[in-house]
Amino acid sequence: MNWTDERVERLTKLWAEGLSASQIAAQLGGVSRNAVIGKVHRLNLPGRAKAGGATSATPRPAAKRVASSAPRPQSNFAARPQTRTVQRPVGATMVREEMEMDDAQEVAVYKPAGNIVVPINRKLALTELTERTCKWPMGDPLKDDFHFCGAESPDNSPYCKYHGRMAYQPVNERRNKAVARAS
DNA sequence: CCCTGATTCGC
DNA sequence: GCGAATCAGG
Repeated sequence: MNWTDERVERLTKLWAEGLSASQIAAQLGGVSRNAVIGKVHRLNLPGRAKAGGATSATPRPAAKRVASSAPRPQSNFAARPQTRTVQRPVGATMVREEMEMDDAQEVAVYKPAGNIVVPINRKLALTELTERTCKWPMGDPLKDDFHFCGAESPDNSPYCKYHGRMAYQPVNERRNKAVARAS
């Protein structure tokens, strides 16, 4: 994944908006939060102000280098095999989806959901979303890379790690549970 | 433990 | 230039 002008632009914008490095990494996709932070520094973007106390320049620890036969995994997106796929005509449903997303954003809570572990952005397309997948839109709607977060609640909690109380559509929770019991 | 940003340095 | 590994801190 290379830093195209377009990606750098998005990075700069999101950083300015105050998103954390990991959030930005999730939005951009294909990069780690370390990559984002590294890029931020290389771009000489202003760092995060520290509240109150003069905290300041971390000394310099001198990181150890591991000899490295470098088993470095990457590919942060779990494979996209979507099990449940909801049948929704894309065209007409678009309006509905957007309304739901707006609703979700109104009550969005920008904080991690306690102990709840939610899989990271799976880059789902609209037709791959289910009642319990995060419908937070990502990317440029006019471009091919547009997708949705797609994080799925593993335990019926209505939170996405990065997008707060998202469009899990609690209305359908009962039905989902019923389906789960039946299978 | 979770997370955050900062830094170093092999690649 | 890139970013994993690491550190320091909340």
